[in-house]
Amino acid sequence: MASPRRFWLFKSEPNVFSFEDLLTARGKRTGWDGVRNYQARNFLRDDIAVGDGVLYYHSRSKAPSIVGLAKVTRAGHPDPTQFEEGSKGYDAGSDPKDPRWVQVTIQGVQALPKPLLLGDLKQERSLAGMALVQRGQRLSVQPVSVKEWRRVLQLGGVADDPTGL
DNA sequence: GCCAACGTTGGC
DNA sequence: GCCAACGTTGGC
Repeated sequence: MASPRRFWLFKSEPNVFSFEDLLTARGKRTGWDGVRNYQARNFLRDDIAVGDGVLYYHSRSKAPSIVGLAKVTRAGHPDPTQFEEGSKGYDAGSDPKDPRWVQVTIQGVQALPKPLLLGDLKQERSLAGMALVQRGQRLSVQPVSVKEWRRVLQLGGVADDPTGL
């Protein structure tokens, strides 16, 4: 029996890689590279599985918001940018035989009919426990509970979970 | 652009 | 192992 699906929130700066960029990428897929935080790395390496659902969040924008849905199509594997000298993600201390940084592959599914602004999410009593709305949190890969996932889809105008199979 | 919050680094 | 200094995140 397969393990139950899990749910996540991934942050991206839209001027770097937006949800629109994901939907127009080849196969609507991308390697989620560049994560250089150990806690986030551990989620990518140990917990995120094929089929998991992803809330796509735009950070550092004029309108910080959850804008779309994606799903995981490949589990954790080495982030190639850690070995690319001159790239922003280059890490001279990472051993190719035992890579320090991990990425997953995600595929865009659909934009939210009603994007959810951070400010509005903070007003939602039902989402008060969500990591995203906690003060001072800055983790770029966050776990999302099934209740939070369902509520976000409901608020975002998504009738049926299109990432489910 | 400011700055609070947080993670990492490195001297001791 | 402590903790000050520094770098980064990300809302505002």
